[in-house]
Amino acid sequence: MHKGEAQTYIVVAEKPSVARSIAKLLKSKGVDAYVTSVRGHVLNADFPEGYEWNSIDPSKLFSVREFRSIISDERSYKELEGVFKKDGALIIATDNDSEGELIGYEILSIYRAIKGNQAPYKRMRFNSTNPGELWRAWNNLEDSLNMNWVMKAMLRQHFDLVTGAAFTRLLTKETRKHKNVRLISWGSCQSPTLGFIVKREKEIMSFKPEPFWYIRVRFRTEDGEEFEAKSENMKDLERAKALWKSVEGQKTGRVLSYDEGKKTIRRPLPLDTDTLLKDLTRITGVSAATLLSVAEELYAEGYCSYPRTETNRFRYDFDFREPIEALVNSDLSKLLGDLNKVRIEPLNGRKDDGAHPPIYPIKPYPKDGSLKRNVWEYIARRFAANVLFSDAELGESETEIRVGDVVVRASGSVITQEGFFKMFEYFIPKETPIPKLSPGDVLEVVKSELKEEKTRPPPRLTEAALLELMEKNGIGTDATRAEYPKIVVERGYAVKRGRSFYPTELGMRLVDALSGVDERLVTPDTRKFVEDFMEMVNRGTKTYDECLEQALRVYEELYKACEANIKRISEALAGAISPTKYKRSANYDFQSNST
DNA sequence: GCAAGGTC
Repeated sequence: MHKGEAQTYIVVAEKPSVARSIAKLLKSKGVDAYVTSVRGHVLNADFPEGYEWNSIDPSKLFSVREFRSIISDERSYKELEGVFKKDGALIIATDNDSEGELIGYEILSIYRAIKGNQAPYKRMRFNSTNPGELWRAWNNLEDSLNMNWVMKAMLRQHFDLVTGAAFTRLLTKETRKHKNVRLISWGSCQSPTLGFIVKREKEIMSFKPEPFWYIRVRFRTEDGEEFEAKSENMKDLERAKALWKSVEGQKTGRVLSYDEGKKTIRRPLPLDTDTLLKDLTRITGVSAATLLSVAEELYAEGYCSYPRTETNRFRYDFDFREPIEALVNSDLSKLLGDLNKVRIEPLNGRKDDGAHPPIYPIKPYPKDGSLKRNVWEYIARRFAANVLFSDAELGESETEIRVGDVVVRASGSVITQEGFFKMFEYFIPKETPIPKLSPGDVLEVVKSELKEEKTRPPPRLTEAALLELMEKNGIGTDATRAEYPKIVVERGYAVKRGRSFYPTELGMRLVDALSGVDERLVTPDTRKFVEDFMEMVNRGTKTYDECLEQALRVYEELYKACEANIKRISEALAGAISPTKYKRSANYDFQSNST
């Protein structure tokens, strides 16, 4: 084909980076196509006219079955309109997951509004952006979108919108009758996130510390090495005292057993988003939401690969040259050793989201002490540790020693093979050496004592712990999960002090009120509930219409139960609101530690 | 102004 002539294909990807990969591939194969992309969703669902905040009672939202499409990304929409005025058949090249399918459907609807309802299109379905995979997909274009996937994602969209808006409007409007408040919200992800924080706080509040006792002995070997050993914990003070009597004043102990073993610590797996956020929030103390946006900047500027991925394995055809070169050209290169002697052998995990590879470095980021550098360095070190380093090894030892009538135990652990810790210097286990002993050895007692301690409540949730809970309970996705801890802080339901989350009075009362109506409103059950329906739509065992109907009927009942108690609930919520609290916006990452 | 999901 010649320049200026009509082009045959218009390929639309989900994001610019994928469009670039496809364009490069097609060009190399001599295929003439116009390749462009949107940036995620272009359209969003909203209620039809007449269902605005002040137009109707929120309960009416449960009977909405026809939703309005609104443009959520004006720029992408306009670009598509322009592109679709050209000649050429549409190829939908969005990600291979149900949200990608829905985005594809949005693209198709814009296309057909311009080209007519019968305008031809194809679906290009690929599981990675490697040239080989893209070429395979290009030669196996599918005739249509997977409508089960589209409807599955749409069910999620509509259920979350109706329930979220209904409860949020009810709670906000009713509380405003007592106090001026910006927003009191409920949602299938944010509410269980807050639920986790409140649940932990209640465990701490109701925790009754119980005393326990143990005997601690400090020994010295013939070589003059000292170490400590402890008896089991005892809840019974009388028993502890009796045993202590047999130990008190003893000058020696006798070694009953001494065993050594080895423990392998596997090198880290290829990096997915959840792991990146959990680890970095522990390393830096910065919020997951901020960290993800920093990772996105690194990606946008070409320092690392796409940072939103659930994949923790490298495909067989992954090209390791680029990331390794990034390492070689960086200040980390001195840790690499002689690369000619190193095997390229990643330790793979089992997850593959079918759209993106694990996160890896692409080019060096300068050592400037910034947060961005910390994030890049973590990505780079993790990649190197996974691909170029060996497992580490701990030497572990255990001994039992008799003193009087008591057996005390000590265990030691030392790093015997540094392995990947040379590169990945995070979370290195503490070494607790104990001397080498033999059964029958007699040890000098340097000091012995009967100690009292109290059981301690569980700690408050850190962001890493919260993300872990969300992940385990199916709250949010890898791309959205970081948002919810941020939301519960911004809405005034919780505060982050140091690295821990504390519910506010409002947060506590909100969870109390909702769980008083039904536990499902503050547990992961809502998410599970809607996802079971989504799965039915996916499999085709039930239609979208049936599922939306049934799911909303259940939540309409919960809404009514909430409404029946709304006077008491709204008074309780209003009672927790002090006007000043809402003036300052909670700055998530720079909370003072001193309140 | 509401949710959660994409992505910038």
